[in-house]
Amino acid sequence: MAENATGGESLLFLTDEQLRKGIEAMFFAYQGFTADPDRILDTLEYGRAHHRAVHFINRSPGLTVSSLLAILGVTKQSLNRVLRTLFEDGLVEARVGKTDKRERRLHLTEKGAALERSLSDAQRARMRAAYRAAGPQAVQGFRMVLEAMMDPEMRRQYQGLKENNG
Amino acid sequence: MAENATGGESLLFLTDEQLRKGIEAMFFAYQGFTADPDRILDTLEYGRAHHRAVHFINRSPGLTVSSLLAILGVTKQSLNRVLRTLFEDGLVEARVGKTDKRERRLHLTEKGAALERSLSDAQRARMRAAYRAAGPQAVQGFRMVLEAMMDPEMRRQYQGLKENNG
DNA sequence: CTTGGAATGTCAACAAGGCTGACGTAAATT
DNA sequence: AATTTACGTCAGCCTTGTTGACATTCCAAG
Repeated sequence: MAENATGGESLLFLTDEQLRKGIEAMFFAYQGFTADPDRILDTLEYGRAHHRAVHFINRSPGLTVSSLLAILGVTKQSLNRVLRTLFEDGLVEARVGKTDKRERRLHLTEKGAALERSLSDAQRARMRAAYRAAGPQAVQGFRMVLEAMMDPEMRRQYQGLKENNG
Repeated sequence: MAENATGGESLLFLTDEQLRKGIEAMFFAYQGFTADPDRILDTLEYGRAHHRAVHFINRSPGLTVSSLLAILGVTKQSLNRVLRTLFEDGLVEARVGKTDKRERRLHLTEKGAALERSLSDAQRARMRAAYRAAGPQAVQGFRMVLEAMMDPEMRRQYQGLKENNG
């Protein structure tokens, strides 16, 4: 820690080797990040795409299809395939927009909320363990680097979700 | 680190909301992380799977197929499809193992190395920008959290790559 | 020296989840 | 009245993952 603050060392973190390790860390960590939910989803005949939809609908109840599209960054055809099964299975329901009747505002049913909790419990447990292992200082750095890595459009989406405190 | 020892603050950063923001940060950042290489790959009729193979072959020249399999965490059939096109296109070559002739040790050709550089330049540029924006302190935290998030098996793979200094 | 297992490749079939393109409908906007 | 927006849908394609079965070559151990 101390060496980092001193001028000479401060560029060391931008060496090719450091950058490559960062790239690899992202790769391996993302595997871990998705591993637990994936296992649950497998047993239920769902996939990662369902998880994402359910996550963001839970996060912003009543959001429209086009908002969700913007968040996920996929085509409407792709999203629709997923949403259709979620409707059919009674995990998500769509309510016609009040002011604009073309909109379909998405909500989780109780069943959908239960799945969301199950997935999110697993994922948060891992995140909590990682945070705990690394400490609060590290968590802040983690968030800063990730945020800086996002495309500007996606950063806006990210910051628009609930409190962006922290 | 010091605050971590003190009781009061140490629970604050582990609220559900903090954990959810961390999860979302991973999601959005990973999109950015892959965006630049993906654009290059698209124009060349390759995909993310090719990128990964090329990356790790460059990283550990002469590694065997089974090692690569372990690193990537996919099936041999899946990897083989990718390796075959890389052989055919003259990006990767396999040399029979010296001591164990069953092994095929993988190496990039000059052409393969050129592709690797092109992909890795793009990806490192983004990583560098993010590191620079966040600062050395943050980078260290970033790496610590990611490492703690990995599955143990994958953490071993990660740490086995070149220097694990940092 | 034979035999079992390891390292690798290959064929076939399938699924998830991306994509494009084209078309349709209802509601809002101009 | 005409256009645009929000959404859905059909059809087809691609990449990349999966399982299962089978063949080859070679190392290593009995």
